[in-house]
Amino acid sequence: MESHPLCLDLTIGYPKQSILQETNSPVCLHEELRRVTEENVKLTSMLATMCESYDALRAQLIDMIGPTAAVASSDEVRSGSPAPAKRKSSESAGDAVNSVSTGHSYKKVKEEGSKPKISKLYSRTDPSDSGLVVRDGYQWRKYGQKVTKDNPCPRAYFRCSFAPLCPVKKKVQRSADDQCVLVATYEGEHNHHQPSLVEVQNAVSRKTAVAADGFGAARASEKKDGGAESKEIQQSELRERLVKDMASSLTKDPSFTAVIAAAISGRMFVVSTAQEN
DNA sequence: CGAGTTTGACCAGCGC
DNA sequence: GCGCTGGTCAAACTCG
Repeated sequence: MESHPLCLDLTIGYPKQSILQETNSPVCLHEELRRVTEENVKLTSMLATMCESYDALRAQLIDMIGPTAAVASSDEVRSGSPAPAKRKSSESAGDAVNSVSTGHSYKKVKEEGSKPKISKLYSRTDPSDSGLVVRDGYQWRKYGQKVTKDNPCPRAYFRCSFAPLCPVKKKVQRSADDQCVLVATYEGEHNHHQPSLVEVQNAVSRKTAVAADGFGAARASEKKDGGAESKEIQQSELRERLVKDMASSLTKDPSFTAVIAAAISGRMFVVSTAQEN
């Protein structure tokens, strides 16, 4: 498949001398503010373009896979089977709206009254790659695998293992139509922020965590030095906090994080992200 | 040795 | 009630 319009060009980013540049005088600050405003306008324009691309792609997808699946790919629904022709005949279009790929498994959740947020992520893989791994920035623990009726490829079940009480589950299965495509179905919402690469590595390896602690301790000792460097340190901390706040506000949006994950991998694309109240 | 994966068994919901 | 199916559990196993 060709590169997807949703895949952001992450090399665009900020100019090297932008927000992180040293600013000592009010004139410099004013200049900095002007530059950041300009960047903001540019980014807004890029976002608009990206949204247009998304709409165009979604329209194409709807054309390709027909009206039933088109419902499944809209933003208002939770999910649907990627192969609607294989759905049980007893399922109406309305049922499809409330079902995960095979329908009745969703009923228990419906009865409980709280509908978890469900989204799907389609990821293209190497034909030679037989694994069921979708890299999306979170850390998952596999707890089961099953061969389902409508697809000869096994379905793998994952739980989010980054936070102990995170309720999010993920099902990964190769598409019955195109076995190069992995379909990841996410159920629920993470009760924690999206882990950074470092955090994932820390969770995977205790050694990495120890190294990170050592780095933190080194920085703490640096703070104690004080003197002429204190102002620089304060500015550095201010910048750090600003970046963290920006990152935090962006990563709170699951759609955004999914798109970023797709962009990073360069091979994924979100087909539907369903938001339910 | 601890964490993650595999895989057969078990359970619950659904249709007949 | 029975069989089918998807989802989950848990013991055994693997790996670093």
